Amino acid sequence: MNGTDLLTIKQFSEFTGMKQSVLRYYDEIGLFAPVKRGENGYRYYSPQQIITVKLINVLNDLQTTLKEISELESHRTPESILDLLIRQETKFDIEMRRLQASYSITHVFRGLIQTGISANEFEIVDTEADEIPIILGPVNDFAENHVFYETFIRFCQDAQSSRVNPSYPVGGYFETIDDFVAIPSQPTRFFSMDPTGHERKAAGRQLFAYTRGYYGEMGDSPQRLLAYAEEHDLVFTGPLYVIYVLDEISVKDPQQYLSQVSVPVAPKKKLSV
Amino acid sequence: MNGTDLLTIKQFSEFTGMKQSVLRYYDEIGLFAPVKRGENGYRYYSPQQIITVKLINVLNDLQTTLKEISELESHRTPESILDLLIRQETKFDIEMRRLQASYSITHVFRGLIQTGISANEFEIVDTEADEIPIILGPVNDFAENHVFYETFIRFCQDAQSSRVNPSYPVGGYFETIDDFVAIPSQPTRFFSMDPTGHERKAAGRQLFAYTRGYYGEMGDSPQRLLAYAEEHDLVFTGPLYVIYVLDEISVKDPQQYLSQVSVPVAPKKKLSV
DNA sequence: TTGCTCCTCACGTCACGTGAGGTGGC
DNA sequence: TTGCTCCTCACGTCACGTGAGGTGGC
Repeated sequence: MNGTDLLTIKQFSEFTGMKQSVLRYYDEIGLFAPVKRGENGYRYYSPQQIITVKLINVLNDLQTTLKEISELESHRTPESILDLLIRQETKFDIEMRRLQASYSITHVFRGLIQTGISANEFEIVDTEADEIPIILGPVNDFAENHVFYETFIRFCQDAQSSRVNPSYPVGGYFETIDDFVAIPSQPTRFFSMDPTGHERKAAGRQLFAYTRGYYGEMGDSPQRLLAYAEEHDLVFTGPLYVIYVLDEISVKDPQQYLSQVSVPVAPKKKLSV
Repeated sequence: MNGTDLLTIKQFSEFTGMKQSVLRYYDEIGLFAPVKRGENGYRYYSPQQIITVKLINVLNDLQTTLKEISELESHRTPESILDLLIRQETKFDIEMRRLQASYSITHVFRGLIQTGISANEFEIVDTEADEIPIILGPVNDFAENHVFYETFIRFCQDAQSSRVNPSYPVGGYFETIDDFVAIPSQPTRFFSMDPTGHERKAAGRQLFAYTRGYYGEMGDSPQRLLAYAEEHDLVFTGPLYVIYVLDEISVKDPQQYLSQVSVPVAPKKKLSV
């Protein structure tokens, strides 16, 4: 074993991809020291240490503090390290699930915004739509001046107690279009656009209407929907959904929020009698 | 909209799972402020903000600094947020792959240590073994006093240039058992226990021998293997692999490192002539 | 002498955590 | 009065990053 077998901090840094400052810091806190120090104080690392430090990186990845790692290293036994690795594997499992969930959250928001950007605000869109998984909240109680907010809070509370995370966009659900036309700001229920939900917004032919404005301001959407149905001999065949495709997430001015109303329709049957 | 529609910091903290100190900090740096302040300075949050702050958490997850998030929030447009979300999705992809890789690193180390803990040091184990994916390094050059270390370094360099990450345990490969018996500390090649490798340590009947001692110290393993084969009328049918099931990762005293030697065997054929 | 690498030491930073000391409504 | 929640302010901390100023081998 002579000098040429060992790596300078620069070489070691290049092999491992770790910054020199990190290596010096790990040395300083006693987590990971070079095998040798030159008379001039230079740090020299052995090639085997590449694998050791890589494992430290792996452990450091998941909420294991450097302190914990160095404590474990300082009185390590095969059993204690094995235990650590097994715990680490379950941490990876949990983290993968969490990432998956985060991914689907961004994905849902992305879908909404894309819809919002390409939406035609002034026309009714009449098209086939896919089904969407959702979670329906309880029936809202707007009696005694219970306002939007309070029922919304209750929805969130309910979602929490039922182990549903209220991270996904929330929309309004109206049992019938008549409920919507009557009071567009008071949905029968709220629903969460949670893709793991077991309920479904049904697929099929639907009318879509868009309106600019703050939460609950539906503009002339109700009238436009009714007018379109009348004009094209359509009847409404199911519940109506309101979602905000552009909201405070992506827009600063509340007047520019964009809501989407969708409701299933079918051709009106000629009277057979 | 009256006071009861809004949430105190405690309530908001419970809904979102975020600590009060974090909420105050986000307010302080201008990232995320409550919708209202009481005359006494109390913070009041609206229920909608639950979803906003959840999205901030999601963005914050992956190397997006709070500064970047607040800059983006302060002049957000649907297009810029959409762009951010799309970039975030690719970040998730990369992170998932990284996690998967980390998982498999811990898994390989875990397997080694488990083998090491339950290994019988004093007996030859004669059993069927599964195949193991590996990456073989180039043929080592021990001429001109090229020592273990230098060839090991070259293996790492080669691994890097061939886009293989040298994070997995490395072992020694001997073309024949004769090479091993001759100089047990000079493997023909090194190999990495990379589970994504396209080469294979073959499955089949194998002899396993274990030895305590520092890297390259093989003790009487060679003799024990030869004796066992002789005694049971076996011939060696393939290359020999040396791995350290217990090394500096899990053991402090180098004298307690545990190496595993494995080599395929078959019954000696009776001469048919 | 010039460039290159290495060193230590001190200070900065990012995203919080943790009291200390005080207010305000039931 | 007693708890309870809320506030600000100051300081600590974890895992580094960033110079400044100096050394040492070709």
